[in-house]
Amino acid sequence: MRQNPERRTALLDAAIEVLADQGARGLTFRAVDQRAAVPTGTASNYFPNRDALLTQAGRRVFERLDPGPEVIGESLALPRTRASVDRLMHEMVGRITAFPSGHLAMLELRLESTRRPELRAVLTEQIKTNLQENIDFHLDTGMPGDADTVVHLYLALNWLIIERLTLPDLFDEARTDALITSLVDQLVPPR
Amino acid sequence: MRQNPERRTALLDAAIEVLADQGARGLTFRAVDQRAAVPTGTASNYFPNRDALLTQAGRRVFERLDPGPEVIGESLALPRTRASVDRLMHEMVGRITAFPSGHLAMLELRLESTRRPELRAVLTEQIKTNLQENIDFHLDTGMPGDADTVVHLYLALNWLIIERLTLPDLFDEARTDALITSLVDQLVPPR
DNA sequence: AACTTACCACTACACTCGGAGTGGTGTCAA
DNA sequence: TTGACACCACTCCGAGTGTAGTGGTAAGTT
Repeated sequence: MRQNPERRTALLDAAIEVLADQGARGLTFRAVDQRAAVPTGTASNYFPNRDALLTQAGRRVFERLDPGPEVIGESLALPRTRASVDRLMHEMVGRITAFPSGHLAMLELRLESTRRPELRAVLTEQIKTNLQENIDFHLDTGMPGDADTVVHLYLALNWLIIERLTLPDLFDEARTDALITSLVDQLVPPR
Repeated sequence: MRQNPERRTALLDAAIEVLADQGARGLTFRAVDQRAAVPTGTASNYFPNRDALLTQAGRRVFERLDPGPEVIGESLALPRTRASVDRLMHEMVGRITAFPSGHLAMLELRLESTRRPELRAVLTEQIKTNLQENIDFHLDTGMPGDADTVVHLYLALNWLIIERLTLPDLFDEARTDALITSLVDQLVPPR
């Protein structure tokens, strides 16, 4: 078992790309090696089996999807209004669609977790935490709306992102933006 | 190319099951044969290649997800109130989660369509039509809310279903029901 | 009633490909 | 010198494809 951490994360990032464009079944050691431009057999040396590769890739996606401190900072500077929420939601959707392989890989992992209880446990845990953090952030900063508001936004926006990533011709970009705004209008109280 | 229609749809239904539990990459002629409990090679005789199998499976999912006339009939009998919408949405989510392989297969197909333009075209078309039908139905029957309302519900409920199907421990059944109701309350005007 | 035709279920097989796993060699640094 | 790692090579195996071939059956034909 090799330990070089940069190489390890490089392999995980490659795994995410592979997940996104070949699907969970396409995630093989070979494919990861190739994607990471690393000699055949390397991934074998870093991960004992596919399961480990899968779950570690799952964690890695979350690391990369995490908004940086600068985004947090900006949010704190905004007034506590619905307009700010609107802006934050646009920012979030933009950030996620800018890293499509991350979200697509997540979806693949979700589907794969249907068959792998261990993976499901990891994902459930991560997403539960993530959602709770969002709720806490929202409430702590005093943005308008309650915990349910955040969950409602989470639900609708996630599917909107899926729609954009998988069937881009259904809603074009302008429509997507309009939908985000109208959703926020409906779901978030004015102040 | 064989033509027996019952056998053909039996194969397609088997394909849906395979999609749901092995993923798009797992959809092979062999797997379909096995699932349909039919001799090896049969699927090969009915579909020229995987692409055809995939797109026809996509159409088949829609056929099976279509609410029967009795559901339509019941809807028409309801008063035009938010409470009725609430009831309809519960019914819909229930109907879809009762056929999990259908929805999971759809998701797999969506992901697969990332790599297959032809499949993407088919899905986009189907879903666009489906959504439009829902909007028309909603408006024609005079239920409260406009076209955007329907789209909003579509977005949020779809993700809620995904959540139920892939990570059932995140929101339990009671929470899911509560979320449907609170979403309807937010998104649909009172009358 | 015998014959022909056409379709289909089912079987078998040859061939390819991709992947797993592992042992071995080279290289660099402590 | 030793240990950790990069890199390479080789073998084994299973899964999948496509298709040719066999047998059965039902419907039409004379």
